Amino acid sequence: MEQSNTISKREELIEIGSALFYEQGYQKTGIKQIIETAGIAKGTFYSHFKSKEELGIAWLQARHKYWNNAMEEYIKIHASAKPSSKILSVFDYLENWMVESKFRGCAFINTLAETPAQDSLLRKEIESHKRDLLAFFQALVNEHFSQKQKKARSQLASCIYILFEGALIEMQNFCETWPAKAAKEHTALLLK
Amino acid sequence: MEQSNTISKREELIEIGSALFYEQGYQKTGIKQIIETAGIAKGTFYSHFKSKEELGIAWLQARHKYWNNAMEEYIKIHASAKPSSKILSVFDYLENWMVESKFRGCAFINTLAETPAQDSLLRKEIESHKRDLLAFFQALVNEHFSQKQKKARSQLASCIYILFEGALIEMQNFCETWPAKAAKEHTALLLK
Amino acid sequence: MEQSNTISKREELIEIGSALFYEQGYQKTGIKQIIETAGIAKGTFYSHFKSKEELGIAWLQARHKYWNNAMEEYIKIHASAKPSSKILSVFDYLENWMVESKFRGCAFINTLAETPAQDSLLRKEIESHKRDLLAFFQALVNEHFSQKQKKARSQLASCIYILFEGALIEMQNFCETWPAKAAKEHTALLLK
Amino acid sequence: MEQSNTISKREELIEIGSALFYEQGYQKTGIKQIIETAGIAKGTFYSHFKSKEELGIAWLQARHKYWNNAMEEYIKIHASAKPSSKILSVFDYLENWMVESKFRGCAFINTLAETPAQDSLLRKEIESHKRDLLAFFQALVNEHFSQKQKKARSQLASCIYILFEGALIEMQNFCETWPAKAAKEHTALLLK
DNA sequence: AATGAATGAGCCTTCATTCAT
DNA sequence: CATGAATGAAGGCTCATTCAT
Repeated sequence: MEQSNTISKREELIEIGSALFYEQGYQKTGIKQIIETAGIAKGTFYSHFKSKEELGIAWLQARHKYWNNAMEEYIKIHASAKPSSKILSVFDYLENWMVESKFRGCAFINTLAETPAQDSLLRKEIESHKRDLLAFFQALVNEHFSQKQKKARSQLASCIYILFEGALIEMQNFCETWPAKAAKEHTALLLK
Repeated sequence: MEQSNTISKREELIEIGSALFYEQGYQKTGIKQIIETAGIAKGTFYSHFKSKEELGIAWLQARHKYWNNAMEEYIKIHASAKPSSKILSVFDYLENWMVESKFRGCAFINTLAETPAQDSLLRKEIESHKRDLLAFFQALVNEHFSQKQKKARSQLASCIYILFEGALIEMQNFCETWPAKAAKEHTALLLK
Repeated sequence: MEQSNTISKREELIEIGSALFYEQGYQKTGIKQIIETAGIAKGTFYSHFKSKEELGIAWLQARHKYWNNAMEEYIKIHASAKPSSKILSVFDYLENWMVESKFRGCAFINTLAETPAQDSLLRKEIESHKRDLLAFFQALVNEHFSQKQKKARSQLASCIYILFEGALIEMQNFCETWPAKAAKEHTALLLK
Repeated sequence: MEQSNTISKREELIEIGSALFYEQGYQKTGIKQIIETAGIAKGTFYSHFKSKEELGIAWLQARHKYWNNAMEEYIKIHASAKPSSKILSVFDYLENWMVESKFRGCAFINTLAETPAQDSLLRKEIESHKRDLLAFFQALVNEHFSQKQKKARSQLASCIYILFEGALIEMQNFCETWPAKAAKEHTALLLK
C-alpha cells in the first residue's frame, strides 16, 4: 500500500545521483555530496550500491529509459505517422530539449569523455544506448525507403545518426540551437 | 645558445601535461603525477603555472596548433589543390588519426564534457578551436561553390562540420572507423 | 533426526570464521566477509553471536579441541606407549602440520599478538590453551622421570614447552622446518 | 645549528608511530591517530611517507637498531667478556625488558602474526631482524665452543635462539617472568 | 530465526594550492 | 628558479553493531 506511492531509497539515490552526475559530471560528483543531498550516512549508501560505479551504471540505465521515453512521447505528439516525419521530429526534440531544460549535452557522451578505459562497465552502457539510437533511426529509414537496397538504407541511417550526434555535441559546445536546425534541414533533403 | 635546442621547463611541462590530460582526462590527471613525470617539485610547477587550469589552457592551445598543423600537413600530402579534395581529405585524416595513434577522441570535446561551467577559461579555448575548424570548412566550401549564395554555402559548411564532429565522437564511442567513412562518403555527395 | 547429520548454523559460522580468522587474522577478517561466505544476512549473524568477539572466542575454543585432537591422534599413530616417544612425536606433529596444510603459525599466538588488552576474553582462551599444552608436557615428563624431584620435572617441562613454542613461531617466520627438527633433537637429549 | 638538537618531522613521526604500533598493534593503529598525536594534517604525513606500510617499515628498522643497541648496552654493563656470560646476559636483558617497560612482547613477532602475506615488505624486515639475532647467538657460541664442530655449534645456536624466542612469546602470553628464567637456566647447562 | 537498511566513525590515500626556505 | 613540508577538505570505501520489519 505504502509501497506504491513511495519511491524506494535506492531509486531516490539514483534520482539524486542522476541530477548531480548530469549537471557536474561523473568524476566531479562525490559520494559525499550525494549522501548529503539524500540526508543519509555513508554506510547506507553502500548498503544500496556496492560502489560509485554501480550508481553510475544505474544512472545511465535510468537515463536511457527516460530519454527514450521522452523522445518517443515527443514524436507521438509532434510527428505524423510517416517515418520521415518521425525522423525529423527527433531533431526538434533535440532543440526543444536544449531550450526547455538545464541542458548539459548528452549524459552518455559526457561520460564517454570522462572514461578512457574501454572495458569500463560505464562504456558498455554508453555504447548500448547509442546502438539503440542508431537502430531507431535505421528502423525508420527502412520503413521510409522500403524499396531501396539494404546497404543504401544502412548508409543513410548512419549519416542521420552522425548528424544527430554532431548536432548534439555542438549545441553543448556553442550553447546555440543552429546545429539542430542545420542537421534537421539536411536530413530533410536526405529523405526526399 | 643553449636555449635554441633545449625546450624550456614550461614547454616540457606542457608536453607532459598534454599527454596525460589527453590519455586520462583533465580531472583524473593530478598535479602530482605531472611533477613526478617531470621530475620536479610542487613549488617548481607553481612557479611556471599559477594553477592546474593554466596548464590546461596551455595544453589546449598547444593542441590546437599541433592538431591543425597535422591536419594541414596531411592535406598537403594527400589532397590535390581542389578545395573539395581537401575537404574529403580531412575525413581521411580523421580515420588515419584513430588508426595510427592512441586515439582517445577529441581533446576539446572530452574537456567540454568535463567542464560544465560555461564561463570557464577552458570552455573559451574549446569553443575557439571548434570555431576555427568550422571556419576552415567554410573557407573551403566558399572556394568550391564560389557562385552559390552565402546562406547555402554557410549551411553546407555547417553540415560538413557537424558530420565531422559526429563522426569523431562516434569513432571514440564504437572504436571503429565506419563513422569517418560514412561521413566522408556523404560529404562527397554534398560537394557534387 | 535432521539435526544429527546437519550442522547447525552456529557451527557453520564457527567453521567459516575459523578458516578466515586463521588465514587472514582476526582483525583483518570482517563480519561482512563471514556472512557473505555463509550466505546469510547481518542480522542473522548477530542472532547467533552477540559480537565479533564472541565468534572469536568460539573459534579459539573450537580450535583448541581440534588442535588437541589432531595432536593426540598423531601421537596415537606415530608414538609408542612410552612418554618420551610421545613427547618427541609432538615435534613431528608440528613439522607435519606445517608441511601438510596452509600453515599460518599458531592461531593462539597470532591472536595474542593482535590483542594487547590483557583482560580481553580472547586472551583468556589463549592463555588457557597454552596452559593446557604446558600441562600436557608436564604430565608426560612426570611419567617419564617419575623418580625425579618435582621441581626438576617442572623445569624440564617448561623447557620443552618453550622449545616447542619457539620452534612454532620460527617456522612461521622462516617458513622452514629446521626449528621443529632442532627443537626435537634437543628435547631428545633432555629426555635421556 | 638548530638541526643538531631538533629531530626532523619524519623522525618524530617514526617515534610516534613506533609507540602506537607497538602498544596497539600495526593494524589497529590508524593514520588518523598518528597525525592527531603529532598534531599535523593528513597531507603532511603523506609528504613524509608514501604509505602506512612505509612508516611500518621505518618503525621496524628503527626498532631493530634500538633493540640491538639496548641489548648490547645491557651486555656491556652486566656481562663479563666471556661469550657464555654474554649469552646468558641476553636472557636477563629479556627479563629486565619485561619488568622495566610497558612490555607487549616482540614487535617483530607481533607484526608477523598480523601479516599473513609472505611477500610483504614488513615480513622482510621481520625475518631480517630475526636472522640477525640468530647470527648474534651463533657468533657467541662459535667463540665459546671454538673447538667443537661447526654442525654442533650451529645446532646449539639454533637451540638457544629457539629458547629465547619461546621465552619471549610466553612472557607476553602469561605476563610472567618464569619463561626467561627457565630458558636462561637451561641455556646455562648447554654452555657447560 | 531471519532480513537488510541504517548508523557514524573510521579506513588509507589524494586533491590543488601555499609558503618559508 | 627551485625545494618540499604543510594544509584541510575530499576521494571512495569498510567497520562492528543496531533495529524495525
